[in-house]
Amino acid sequence: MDEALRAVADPTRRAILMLVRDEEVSAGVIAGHFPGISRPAVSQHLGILVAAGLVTVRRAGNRRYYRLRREGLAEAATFMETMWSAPLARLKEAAEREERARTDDEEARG
Amino acid sequence: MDEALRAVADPTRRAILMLVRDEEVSAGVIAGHFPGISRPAVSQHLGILVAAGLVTVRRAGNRRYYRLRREGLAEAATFMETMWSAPLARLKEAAEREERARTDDEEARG
DNA sequence: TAAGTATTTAAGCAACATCTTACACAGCTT
DNA sequence: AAGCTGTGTAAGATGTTGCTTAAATACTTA
Repeated sequence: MDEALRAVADPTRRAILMLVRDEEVSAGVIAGHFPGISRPAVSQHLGILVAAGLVTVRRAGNRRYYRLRREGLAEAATFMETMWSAPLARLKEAAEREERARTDDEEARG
Repeated sequence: MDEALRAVADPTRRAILMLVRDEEVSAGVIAGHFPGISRPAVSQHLGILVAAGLVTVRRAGNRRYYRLRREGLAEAATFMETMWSAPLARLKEAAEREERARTDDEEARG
C-alpha cells in the first residue's frame, strides 16, 4: 500500500494514471501529454507506477503499452474508505462480518 | 488534493489518522504510540496533517486535541473511486449526470 | 547491416522530506 | 512568582525525489 500511495501522491503520475485508465497507451503518446518534462522523466514515472503495481506494461515491437492495473489500488482504496466511513458504519460492517463468520461456522459444522 | 495525498503517503501519518479517526486524542497520547520517533517529529507530522486539512485541532488548557477531518479526504477519495470504477460504471455515471442535468433543466423551464 | 525510431538506463544535481537535538512558549500548580 | 508539564518551533544533518542530459538498448526498415 505504501508504494501505491507514494506513487499516487505525485500529480504527474496521477495524470498518467488517468491517461491509461481505460485503454493501453504507449510511452511516447503518454510523454506527448507532458510537454513540460522530458521523455526520460516520464519513463521514470512509468517505472515507479509499474513497480507500485498500479500499471502493467505490454511490449509490442518497438513500443511499450501501459495500462491501469486496478487491483494495485485496492489497499489504498480500502484505507480511504476506512477513514471515510463514519464510526457507526464501521460498527455495522464489523457486525456483519461477525454475522457472516458465525453463519459460515454453522454451515461448516453442518 | 495534492497536499492530502502527499500527507497520506507517509505511514506514520496514516497511523496517526487511524488513531484520531473516531475520537479526539492529545498530542502526547499520539506521540506515545510512536516510541520509535521523537515528540517533535510527531508534532511535525500533526502540523502537516492539519495543513492538509486532514485533522482539526482543539486547544484545551495545556493540551491540544486532534481529530480526523473527513472532508479533507473527499477529493482524494473521489480520485480513488474514479480510478477504481470500471469504464462501464463511469459511462453509466456520466449518463446519469446528464439525465439529471436534463431533468433539472426541464424543471427550471417549468 | 546500417541507419532510424521508441524507449529506458546512468549519472549528477537541486529541491524537498524527515528526523534529531536544543530551545521557546503557554498554561497549570504550588 | 517559580517551576513543572505539554507542546510547538528552529536549525541542521541526512536521505529521498524528480528532474536533466548523455548514453545505451531493442526493434524496424531500407
